[in-house]
Amino acid sequence: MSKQDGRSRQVNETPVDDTGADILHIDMDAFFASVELLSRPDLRGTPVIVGGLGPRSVVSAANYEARRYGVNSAMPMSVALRRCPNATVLPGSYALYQQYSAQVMDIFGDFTPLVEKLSVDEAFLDVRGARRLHGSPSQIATAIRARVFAETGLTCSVGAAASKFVAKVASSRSKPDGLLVVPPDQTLAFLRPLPISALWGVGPATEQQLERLGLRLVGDVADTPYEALRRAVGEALATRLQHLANGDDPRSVSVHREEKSIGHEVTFGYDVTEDADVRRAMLRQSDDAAARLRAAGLLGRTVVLKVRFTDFTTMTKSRTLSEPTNVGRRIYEEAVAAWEASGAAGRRIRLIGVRVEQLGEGGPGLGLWDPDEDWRDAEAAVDEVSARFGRGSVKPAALIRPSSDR
DNA sequence: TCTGGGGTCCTAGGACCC
DNA sequence: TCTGGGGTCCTAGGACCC
Repeated sequence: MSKQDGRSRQVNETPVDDTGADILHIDMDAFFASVELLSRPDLRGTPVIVGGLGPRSVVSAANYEARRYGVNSAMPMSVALRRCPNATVLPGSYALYQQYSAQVMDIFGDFTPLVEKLSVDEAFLDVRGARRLHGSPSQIATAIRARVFAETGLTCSVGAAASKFVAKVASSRSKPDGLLVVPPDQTLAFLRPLPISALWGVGPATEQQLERLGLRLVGDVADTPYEALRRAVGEALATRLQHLANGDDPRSVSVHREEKSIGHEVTFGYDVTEDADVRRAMLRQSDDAAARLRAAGLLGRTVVLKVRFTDFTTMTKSRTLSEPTNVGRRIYEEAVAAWEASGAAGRRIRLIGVRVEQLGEGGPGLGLWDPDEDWRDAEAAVDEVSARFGRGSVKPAALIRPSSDR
């Protein structure tokens, strides 16, 4: 593994013709952990895990030293530490990750305006129009990797292919700190021997369904009659998988994506049975969602309450409003109504969440709304909770004064 | 071993309309 | 008297992705 040597590592063993491999997928390597190591060089070469320390925390990110012990993202921290007791656990600095994310996205933007940010640490680039200015896809990928490392000290991996899906698979197979080009005419040869779990949309459940049909490899899915596939996994997924397995992915790189929902959820450190605790969480989540709606100039029409019980079973209750809203108080009212209708009161609650869907343009928009509205929403709701459960049932922690930069 | 938080997309059933 | 089919909206639940 050539890490941090500042040189480009091309995974292809021989030079390849990258003509037509104009879609790049760029993925930062162990992003959160790598950012942490920038300020903790003393930890380089040792296992590092980013994640919470609470009883129900999970791993947000692990560097490659920790992964060697079988530590992976989304794994319960308790399991991770059993596997790798020597790991250093860091709490995570999410604002800092956002800063580095913006910095590398800016670098991508210097090579092409067609950048689709997929998440904080990965993006698709369409470099078809960049050839004259910046060279072939592999030259561009190499230049980007060098610049990202020079300017941030972080490494990334790049896949180059004729489509998004193949580029993404290629980047994952070049990790860490690599570049893999899949020439268009080698797409099928590249895809067919891969396990079905490499297909976008195949997780544990679908993998089982497909294995029941005797399918193990991407090539098997490509060769299976559509009807058999449809019966196993449903119409939409069958169609998508068959196309992907044949290297057929017409989705273009899209710079702008519309938000479809905004929400917040929390898993309590310990199960909660007190109604006031649940309402406090719903209140904060409603206000936070409303503030984000207003900041984005959006209104929402459906409020969804999510409740997870101690046994991990999960319930959702949704209510559609006659008039869309971006007011925390209004969202909270619906969440409470859903809560009261749910019959969940008194049970052991593990998680509570409030989400707003069916978003549309509207509302006062940025700059026109009164930031103190959050505060009034909160006060009114707290009064209501106090009236029902007695003064003092609402702890000051519920009263989060809205900050101007939300 | 015991499961985060941010999301997206799909399915299926029932209501309602034409 | 009994019954079609398509479209849209709403709700609940689940799979999946990072």
